[in-house]
Amino acid sequence: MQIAEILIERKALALDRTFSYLDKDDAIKSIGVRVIVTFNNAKVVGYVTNLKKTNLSEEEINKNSNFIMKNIDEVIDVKPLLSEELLSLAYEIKDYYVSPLISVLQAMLPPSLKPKKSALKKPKIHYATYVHVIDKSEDNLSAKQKEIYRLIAREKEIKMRDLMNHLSIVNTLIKLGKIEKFSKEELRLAKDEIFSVQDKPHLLNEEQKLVVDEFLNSKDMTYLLYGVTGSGKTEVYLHLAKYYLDHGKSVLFLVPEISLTPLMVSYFKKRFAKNVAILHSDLSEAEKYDEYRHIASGEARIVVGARSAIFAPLKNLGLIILDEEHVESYKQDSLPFYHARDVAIMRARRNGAKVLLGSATPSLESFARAYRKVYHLLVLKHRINHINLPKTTIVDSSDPYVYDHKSVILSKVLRNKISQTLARREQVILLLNRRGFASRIECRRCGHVFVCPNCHIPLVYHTLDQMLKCHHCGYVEEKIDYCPDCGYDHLSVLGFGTERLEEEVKKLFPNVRTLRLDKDVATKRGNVSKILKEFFEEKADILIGTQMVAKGHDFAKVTLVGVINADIGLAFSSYRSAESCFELVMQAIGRAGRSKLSGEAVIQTYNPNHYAISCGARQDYDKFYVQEMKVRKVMNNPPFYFQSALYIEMETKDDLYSVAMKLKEMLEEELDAKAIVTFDESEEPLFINGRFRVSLIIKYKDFSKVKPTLVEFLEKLKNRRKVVAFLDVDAL
DNA sequence: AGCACGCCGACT
DNA sequence: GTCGGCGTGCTC
Repeated sequence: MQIAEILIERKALALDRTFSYLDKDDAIKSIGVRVIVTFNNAKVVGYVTNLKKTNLSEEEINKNSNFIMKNIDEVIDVKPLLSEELLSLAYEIKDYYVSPLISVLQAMLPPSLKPKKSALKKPKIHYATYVHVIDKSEDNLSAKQKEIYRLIAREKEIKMRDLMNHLSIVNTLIKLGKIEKFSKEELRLAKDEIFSVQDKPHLLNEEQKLVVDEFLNSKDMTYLLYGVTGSGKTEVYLHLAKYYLDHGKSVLFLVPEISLTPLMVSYFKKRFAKNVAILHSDLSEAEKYDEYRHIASGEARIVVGARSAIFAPLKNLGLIILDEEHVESYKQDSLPFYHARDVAIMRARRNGAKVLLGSATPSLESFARAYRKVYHLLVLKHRINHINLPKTTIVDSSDPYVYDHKSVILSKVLRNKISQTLARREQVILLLNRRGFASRIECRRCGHVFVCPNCHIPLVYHTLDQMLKCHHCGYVEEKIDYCPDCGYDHLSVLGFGTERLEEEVKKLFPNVRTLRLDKDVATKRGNVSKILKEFFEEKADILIGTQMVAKGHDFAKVTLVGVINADIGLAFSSYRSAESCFELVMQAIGRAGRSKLSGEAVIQTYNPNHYAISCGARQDYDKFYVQEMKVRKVMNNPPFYFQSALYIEMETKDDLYSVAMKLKEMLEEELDAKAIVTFDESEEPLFINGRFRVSLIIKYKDFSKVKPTLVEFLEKLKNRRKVVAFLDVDAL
């Protein structure tokens, strides 16, 4: 008999401890496996963290404790789910992010292996039937039979599926006892759209060579590769990956949104073939499961994936690359709120590996760290082959003369340039960072605006399904043609999104072939890479989309990029709004003129003089950095202060503000000037998973000084009803 | 996080 | 006299 310490699947801080269960007949073979247990009258999945053998009887055990220990119901796994390295990493993450351990374990594992009830309908291991030789003698075989027999002998084993043309001969050979069938596990590995990319390594130019050498010859752990758009960061990554693989190490390569970079995947697949495993959200659960086993088995030694791939079970990790290091999606926006960059550094430290962060627009936090030599800075200043950066025109949208009666969306300048580009048979990307058709619908008589009942922000009209949608919480309602307040049947359709832009482009350029790429068309699996591939193969002239079109693509024929509303991000109240706006403009412009053809960009904006726009248009990161750092300094924002958020959630918003206010005061008192706590009462609460959320922002210089107070504070709140509080360490 | 129990108001 | 709302205790 043994006693198992078990973590319960519920991710609440109140349950962030183990519960003891009996394993009467020693069914659990090892820690790190999942079990089903009865917990407070419910069947739940648990994760075994500890096992101890005992000679005591059940009665004796129960006599010695103040509760009746239950027996486990079922054991799910045979082998532990996590390696020792990943398990100890889980404890480090739990500790740093003040999160329930079970939430970390759930974040680390692919859907079908997660320790939670909903994961149990896991995909089965897939078996294929093979044949192999069992009788070494070829006696009594006809020539035809010998031919097949020798083929099988030569190949050692062949899939039955591949022998279908010779089925009767194979069956005869089986009957004769020469060969036999057997089953073998088969991986359903993802088949991506493979782009026709060159598979031979390019020669590195001088600058790239220097960067590679400096990386390999330095002793530092974390590096920031700051390379302008089109400077050939990818080739540097590929060279370094090869170097590490050749030296017996494995490589982890993270990209923000892998479905947006099928081209990158193609490069890696072509160059490293079966050594590559791909992990991302667009895979089916069966595919994820198989890719995961492919990595765990040690066959795949290089993993390309999005945020959660940072937990890929690679052994002998030598190099972790984070491409587009600045992108916010590296931060998980739910428990345990980890940032892949920081987890990468934790993992590298455990493995003696190196981390390479790459970006054309590094986050200010990372650049500041590089500046202070916390990260080792590497620079690529020039575009490959010294192609010029695109010539950029800023259009002031507040000037009525830039538009005419033909369009209120596309300025005259942009329209002319589109015509010229199309005439040269080159391609155009248009970026409009808002989905849907119209951004609000308003009654012409009483001014009623259709808003989300939860979030109180205007609902966006989508023509595709004739629905009004909240882009915040996902609420939808059917579009009606009259005002629900006054009954008037003339409604104004105001503002515009990508759907409307596409319609307008088709109207203005009747024969043009357009493609649209935004979250709405990306819902179908595989759609994104299909659209990108079509555009890559020049089956369309204009690609219209949200920020998705600005992310690291490399289309040789694109020579014009238009940003329709560059300032949309500036309105957000995040401390990163200027930075996001700058990044968007920089990255968008960087899509133009990446080959021999020179590029151009048009930026339409209501804030032509804002430094985020003007620096972005001039591709001047350094100037932006200096300006923005001044703002961050006076606002006490990162990187001058660290900040975390304490989220406070309630089911109704009635006394949410007063509760938040009270908690703010309590927290302030307990922190005793070790941190600044702010609460923005003008902010509308967010509606997330059926609860309303506000956040207290906590700014501090030294996390280790404030963390004990925060942990204690959460401890006090964890058994409160009605109010749910949790911490987002290093909140963005 | 979520089950069960217990207390109160509203109904047949 | 009973159904069912939600506040509270507690989970091996």
